Amino acid sequence: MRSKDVLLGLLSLHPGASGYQIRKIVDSVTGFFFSISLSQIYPLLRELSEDGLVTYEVQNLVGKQDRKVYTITAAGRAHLTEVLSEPFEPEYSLIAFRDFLLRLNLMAEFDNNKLSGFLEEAAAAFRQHLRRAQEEAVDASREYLTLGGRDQQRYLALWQRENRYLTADLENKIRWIEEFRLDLDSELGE
Amino acid sequence: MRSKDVLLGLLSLHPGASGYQIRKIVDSVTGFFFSISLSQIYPLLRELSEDGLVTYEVQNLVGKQDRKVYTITAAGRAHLTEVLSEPFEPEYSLIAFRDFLLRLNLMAEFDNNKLSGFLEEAAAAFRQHLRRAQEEAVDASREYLTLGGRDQQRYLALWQRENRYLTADLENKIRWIEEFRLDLDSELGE
DNA sequence: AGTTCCATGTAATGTGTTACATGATTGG
DNA sequence: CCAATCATGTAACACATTACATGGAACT
Repeated sequence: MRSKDVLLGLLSLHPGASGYQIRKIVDSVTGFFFSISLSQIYPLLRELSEDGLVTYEVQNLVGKQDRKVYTITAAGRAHLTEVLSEPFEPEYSLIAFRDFLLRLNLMAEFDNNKLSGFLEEAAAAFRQHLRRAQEEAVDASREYLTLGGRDQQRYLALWQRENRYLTADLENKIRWIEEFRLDLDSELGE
Repeated sequence: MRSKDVLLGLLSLHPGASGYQIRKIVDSVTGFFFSISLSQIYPLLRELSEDGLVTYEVQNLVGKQDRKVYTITAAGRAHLTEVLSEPFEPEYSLIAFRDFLLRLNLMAEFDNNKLSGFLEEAAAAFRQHLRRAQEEAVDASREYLTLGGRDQQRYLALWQRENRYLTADLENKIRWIEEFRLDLDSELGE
């Protein structure tokens, strides 16, 4: 997900926020898996308004500098829905889960049905990652030894240990997603 | 860790590799937590040789295009050791663990003592992350409701569920690091 | 005959960080 | 009085991706 779309999503959840406020929200709420600096926020907000996805209003605060507060437009909402409805096809990477969490975070407005679909899609993607990690665990050991290199045994032992973590981690992720999916209706009312 | 230093580390583990071969190694071995494209590799290798950290030799292969094979120099080894010995101070972020895995992967040449020190340092860092995540779980719920915004309850439920995952995940990571540290001597001989 | 692999690189573009620039208000 | 917070923005730099460019060998 592009930062621009994330900002749009945050504005959808927090209408009437300024650039400065957006950063505060990011720092306190999504900071662990998504961060952005002010010098990136301001140009992106300008672009969003140029694209007609948001509008802004200048607030003249007494004794303070003017503040621009942004609101998502109908076009913005349509665009956001489109982006969040795109198929979730994460590349084979540790940070794929970061994208998943970020996207899920912005989907609060979606109904449980759509949320469930997204979770199912994500679980499928990570199951595929798991299969690949397991395959690589088998043949990369062989492969590595043929490539040669210093400290082969040590490196291989390290790599295998890391790989065992990564597969267990993927299993955890998949389990979490599936459990969340089952708990959706009881935890997120209606 | 900068990509340039990662390449240096990979050349240390795989002496006599070419740019193309480096990519193959990255794809098959570190791909899940570190990836790099060829158009980034070639300029970086040139820089490394300009810095005197690696040397290269041109191999004239019959019927094939020349191949440049790179070898780390003494200066390169010194630099690598320096970089890998720097204190591990990851920022509060989901991808901090990626940096940890990457660095650990390149430390195969270090002895168990140094490895153990690094693992301890990393565990401490992630324990700090865990404390912070737990604190935020408590007061971000409050804070969020004051910020206002649409679909508050839904968003909050989502956020809390994600936060529970993140803290459990950090606990897993810390446990894995500590277990690995205990198993070091039995698993990575001498 | 066409695609993939080997092998090297440059150019253009996109994205993100750090530094710079300004200025009032609030709290210690 | 000094630091932090609020508030907006630009400029320079660093880093990464995608597209472009070339060409032989091997496989299908």
